[in-house]
This record gives sequence, structure tokens and C-alpha cells, in this order.
Amino acid sequence: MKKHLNTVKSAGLVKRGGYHHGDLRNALILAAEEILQERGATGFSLREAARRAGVSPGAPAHHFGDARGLLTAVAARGFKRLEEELSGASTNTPPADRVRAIGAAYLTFALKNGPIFGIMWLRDLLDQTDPEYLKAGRAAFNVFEQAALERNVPVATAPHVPDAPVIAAWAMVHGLARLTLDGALDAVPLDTRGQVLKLMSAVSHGAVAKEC
Amino acid sequence: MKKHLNTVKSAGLVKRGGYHHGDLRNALILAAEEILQERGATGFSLREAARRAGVSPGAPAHHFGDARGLLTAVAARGFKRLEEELSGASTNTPPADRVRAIGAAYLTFALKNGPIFGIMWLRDLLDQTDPEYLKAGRAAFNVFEQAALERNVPVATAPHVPDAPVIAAWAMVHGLARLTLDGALDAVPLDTRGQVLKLMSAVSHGAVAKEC
DNA sequence: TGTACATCAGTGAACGCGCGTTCACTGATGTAC
DNA sequence: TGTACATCAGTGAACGCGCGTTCACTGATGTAC
Repeated sequence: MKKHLNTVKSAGLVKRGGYHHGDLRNALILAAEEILQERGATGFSLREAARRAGVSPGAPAHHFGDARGLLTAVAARGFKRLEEELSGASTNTPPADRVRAIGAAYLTFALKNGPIFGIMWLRDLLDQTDPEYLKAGRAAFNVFEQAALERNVPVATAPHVPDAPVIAAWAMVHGLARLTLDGALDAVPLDTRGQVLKLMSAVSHGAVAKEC
Repeated sequence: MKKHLNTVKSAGLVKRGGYHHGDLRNALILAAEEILQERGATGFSLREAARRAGVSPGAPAHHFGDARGLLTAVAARGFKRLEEELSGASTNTPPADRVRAIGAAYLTFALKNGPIFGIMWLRDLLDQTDPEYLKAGRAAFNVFEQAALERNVPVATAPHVPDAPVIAAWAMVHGLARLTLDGALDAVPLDTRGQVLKLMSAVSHGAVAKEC
């Protein structure tokens, strides 16, 4: 019955003896992730997060203000984790296969973290102006774009406009992830996803635009 | 202040004088759509739908059982409307351009009906076994697939497995729609969406797979 | 055409629930001297 | 090394809220004869 405490507990983030917690901010983020994964976005509440961190209902306000604040932190952390996964896939793969590997990592992350991935895009529930959130989101996209363009221009410095093949490829992986999560592709064999990722890679490199 | 009643009202679906409503089922579906469009999925409640239809809080139970039942009906109607849009785009367009036109219609529908489109895929909130819902969803996909395959085999009769280019193309439009709705493409010019749809069309016809 | 009656589609008050947030408070921590 | 004190990070009881659902009821409708 208390099984849901395991993750937060095993990370040593439930309040121990003292009056002060020590790392409540992180404990609440982990607790929120736990709730999302177990019960989905519908099942989330600030009180439940406080409960799992072993703390009174008023405590979270000190760190996040309100529920929106906590969820925004969760989303930001989600994008950071996604970025790490994508970066890992990128550096471990020769340039020619990079985009496909990144796409596969994107898909894997989304499927493993369904409800968290979902909330990362639910702007209604987030503080859309939070700089950490925005930065993390851009960083993740950057990894993808860099691999597609196969040059090392640092994109983050100046605003620029990504071109159609990159957007098309991103939309394709993203759509594949969402349709899978939403159960719309239950009848489609796993193998097909691999083929879709190949097509995605080709699109990202302009294989279609350059005269087919 | 009562502005939100307009749609349901102007459709003549608010209870008039009598004890019985006459068409409460449809009135509730319209009211639910209104709420979703105005307040998003978070703002939806069964009581509010009843309120807008001019009926007591217990009334919806007679027609839908619970909130899930009503939302499922909304989602089913959403897919029916989507299917109509896609069919319209298909029949009004020469075969060569059909997939692109359908993709554009898909995107337009999604953007016009953001929160409703969102809920159509939120299986947590729906009765996933509802036959009307399932049928409407399949019918919409069928229009897309038929155009991509450019033959007239009726797909609905026997279960079959769509192949990678069709799934890839669908994922691409779907992803484009969701990323746009979620504000992730705010910096991308509208023109780019048109180019993405062209790429989508090429992919759906196997332009990439057939040796590039 | 009239009457009895079953069925249907509503009412509206009441219930218990968990939520987010507030607030006066208090225990722990860290810093100045 | 010791003491005073400000600041910080918690408590926990209380608030009001809107929700979904229930239930005994009642008015309207339609059908049988």
C-alpha cells in the first residue's frame, strides 16, 4: 500500500527526523514524477506530492508557490533528461546515423516517461515564461537540429528559423511518439517504427526535397 | 457574462418551457464542446455542462452515466467531424494532390478545435471500448490511408496492417498539429507548414523508400 | 374519443470528498560580535 | 567559545470551493383497451 513511496524513499528524500527536510525541493519534484507515472496527469495533486515527501500540505508553497510552479519544474527536468538522452545517442553514433539514433532515443524517452512527457507539452498547466523550462526545451531541440544539419554552428546564441526538413522530421518522431502513447498504433508492428525512423532520417537530410 | 450560452442557445438546445428537454443528449454534447473550447480539458465538468444545457446536475446521468460517457461521445463526434473534413478535402482534390489536401484539412481541424482535438486522444478520460468512438476513429484514418494508397480496396472489412510510409506520413501531420497547438512552433513561419505538408505527401507515396 | 396506467426524463436537495491556499505558530540554522 | 538574534523552513488546523453522484420525487408522454 505504501509501495508508491519507494522511489522517493529509496532516493533518501523522505523527511528523516528533524524539523527541516534538507532537500525538499528535489523531493517534491521526484514525488510529482512518481505520481504522474502512476496515476497520470489527472491524478496529480500538490497535497499528494507533499504527502509522499513526508511533509505538511503547506510546505510546497515555500519552494514553488503553487501547483503550477511544481509542474513547471517537473517539465524542465523532463526536458533536461530528454536532452541528455539525445546527446548521448548523438555522441555514440557516427554522423550518418545520428538523426535516426536521436529519433530512437526520443521515442524511447517518450514511451518510458509517458505522463511526464505528456505534461512537458501541456502549457496550460505550466508557467510558460519560466526561463529554466524554456532553456531546457530549446536545448533538447538543438541536439536534434544540430545532428540534422551536420554542422557545428551553435544555434542557441541568436534566434534563427529552422527549415522545413528539420521541422518535418521532428514532427514525424513527435507524432509517432504521441500516437503510440495514445494507443493509436497498437495494431502496428514494432518493426514499422524502425522503418518510420529511417524515413524520418532521410527527410531530415533533405532526401525528399533534393528531387526524388 | 452569459456569453458562453450562445452556441448551445442559438442551436435551440437550451431547455424551453416544459419539464422535458427534448434533445438533452445533443445539448450536453454541444455544451461540453463549448466548455472545452473555452476553458480547455482542465475546465470541463459535468455540472457545468448540465448548467449550460439549462438542466439540473443529475440529468446527464440518464443519458451518459458519468462524465467519461459524455466525453467519449464528444470524442466520437470529433472523429466524425474530422472524417467529414478529410473526406471533403479528398473528393475535392485530384488524386495527385489528395494526401497533401487531406493533411492540410487535418491540420486545420486540429488548430480550429484544439481542446476537442486534444481530448479525442486522451484515452484516460474516455471509454476506450465504446464502439462508436472506435468506429469513428478508424473511419477518419481510412480516408487518409485510402488517399495514400490510391486504390479503392475497402480497408474496414478485414483488419490489416498499414505500412511504414502511411504511418510515417500520418505521424508527421499529427506531430505538426500537436507541436503547433502546444506552442512549440511559434517561431516557425506559416509557410514552413506548407512545405512540411509537401514532404508528408512525398513520404506517403513512398518517394523516400524508392531509392533517393 | 376517453381513461387508466406504465414508463420515461426530468428535479433539487443532500452527501461526502479532496483539493489549494492561508495563517499564526515554532523549531532549527546560521551569523555577528 | 559563548551568546543574542534574525532568518529560514517547516507545522497543522482551518477555510471555502466545486465536484460527482445519489435518491426520493414528480411532471410529461405514450400506449392499451
